[in-house]
Amino acid sequence: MASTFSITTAIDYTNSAPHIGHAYEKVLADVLARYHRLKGENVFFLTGVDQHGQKVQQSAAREGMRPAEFVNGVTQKFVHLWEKLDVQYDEWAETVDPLHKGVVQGILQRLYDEGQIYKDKQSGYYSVRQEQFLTDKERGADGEFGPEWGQIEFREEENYYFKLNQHKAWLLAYLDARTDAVVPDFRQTELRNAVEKLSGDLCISRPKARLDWGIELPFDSTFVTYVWFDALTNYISFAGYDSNQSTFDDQPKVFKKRWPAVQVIGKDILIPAHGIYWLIMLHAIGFGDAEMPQLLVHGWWNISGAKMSKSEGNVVDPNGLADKYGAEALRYYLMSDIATGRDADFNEDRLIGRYNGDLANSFGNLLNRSLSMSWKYREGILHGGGAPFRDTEVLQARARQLVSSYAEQMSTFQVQAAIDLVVVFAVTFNKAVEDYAPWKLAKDETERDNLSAVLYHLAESLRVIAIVISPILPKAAQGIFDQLNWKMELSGKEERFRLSDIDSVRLPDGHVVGKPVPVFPRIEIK
RNA sequence: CGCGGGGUGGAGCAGCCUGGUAGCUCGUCAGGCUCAUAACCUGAAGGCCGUGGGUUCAAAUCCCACCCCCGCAACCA
Repeated sequence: MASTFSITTAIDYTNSAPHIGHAYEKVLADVLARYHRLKGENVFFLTGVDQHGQKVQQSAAREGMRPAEFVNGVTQKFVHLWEKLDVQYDEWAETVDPLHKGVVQGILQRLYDEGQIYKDKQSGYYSVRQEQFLTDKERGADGEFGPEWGQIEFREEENYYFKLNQHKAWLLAYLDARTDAVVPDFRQTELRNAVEKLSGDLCISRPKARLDWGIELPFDSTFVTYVWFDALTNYISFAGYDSNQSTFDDQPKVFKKRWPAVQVIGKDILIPAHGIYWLIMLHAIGFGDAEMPQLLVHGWWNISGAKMSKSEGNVVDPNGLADKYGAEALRYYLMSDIATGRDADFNEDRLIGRYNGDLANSFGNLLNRSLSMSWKYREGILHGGGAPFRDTEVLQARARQLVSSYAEQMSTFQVQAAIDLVVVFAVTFNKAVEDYAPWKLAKDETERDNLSAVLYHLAESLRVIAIVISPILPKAAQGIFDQLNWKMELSGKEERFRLSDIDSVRLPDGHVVGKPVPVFPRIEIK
């Protein structure tokens, strides 16, 4: 069992620039990774890019570039976006990496030696334009191949195949035994149904004459391996997997710590890629059921109810949004306005509404009014050790309650639900301000201790909010801590936040808070 | 045909697995407060939880049937 919380994302294809969906997936993984760091766990977060293949080769040719050169350019776009969005990964996967190639070839050689890979001849109708063999699925209602396939010719081609089908029974048994192999559960049902229908083996090669931008088969240099063994393998090759060791137990310690992982993927690549091919590949190279990754399948951001697609020209650019509203606003929207596993509609007005309503009005205003009153009535000094306050226990219990519910939601990947809890927490403290009415207490000298206590608990609520919101809004959380003037020695560092501190490390008596400055200035709609 | 998802007050959603006063955000209307980022708080209006059956003392929640919407070629999370 992994002693590290390990999380991966799909690696993005370096054929075109990142869109909002890429950003969503990486931010989701980043938030989950940060949450586990917040709990004090070791975390290994792997993401990266898939750089080989036909489309890249074609796009590069179109631009008059070498594939390696072309791929570098697009890769940089992804790297810069993750930097901009504060996606903090521990390892970066690039499939052109020689280390990765070595692992891929090691695995292929081993499976070949074990007789799990064989050569066969395929013949059938081939689309020259799409550069692929066509099956009956591609036939239209009239039984003919449509014009979208261009010129069709009959072709014979030799390729290598992986004996996928012989592992079908195992996969079914595995899915039956482990109910949370795939999250959400309806995706597991979908996968189970698809596995039932599985037949045939998996073509894993392309002749170099057709495709040479890939990893050469170790046992036949006239072929490269097709996407499956190339791309999927990144999850282990960049986590320290050693293809020379045939059992999981013999793997390097570092790898065993990092595996199995939670693998965040989109709903489009569950079937067949991850749910079938990947799990079977792992099984075939000796991973046991307990070493199977958990697949976390997220939904899509649609545009006005329609699927986002390049051909529709309705692709949303995360870079522009981050520039316009800030990375934190974008992260917050992507995490708060979609239920993990479901689809949602992307809407810029909702982004603004979420930001203004939750961040500016609830969190921001609470911070601002609390600090403002501390300065106005107590010269910024907190009094935590004064006379007993009647509601201390109640207010502190709220924070404990928040953390336990929050942890429950985060551990089941329900980031949106966790965020809602934090918002509700802020709302209850905004209500508390009204109930205690510090401005009234300030006018009554006999309420002196009570006013001090109220101001103290308000500052405390903000400390709590900063901690729990830090996985989603790392920068803003730092901003709140800075304004509370809290733990300056760790300023800017993630270790500044610990979930366990919530009920144990409180703001000390006599602590002086900072001056209030809006952390979330409202977005004014022009 | 088949495989999934969805149908909950004006909008967007949660709840459904583990039946028991229908909840959240936004919006609307009325009021309050003044510490605060024209922010905050209170109250109200508004839903026969797609339709029809069934199980049950009790169903948004379980079962059956039906209707409507979306996805399942490619780009692609």
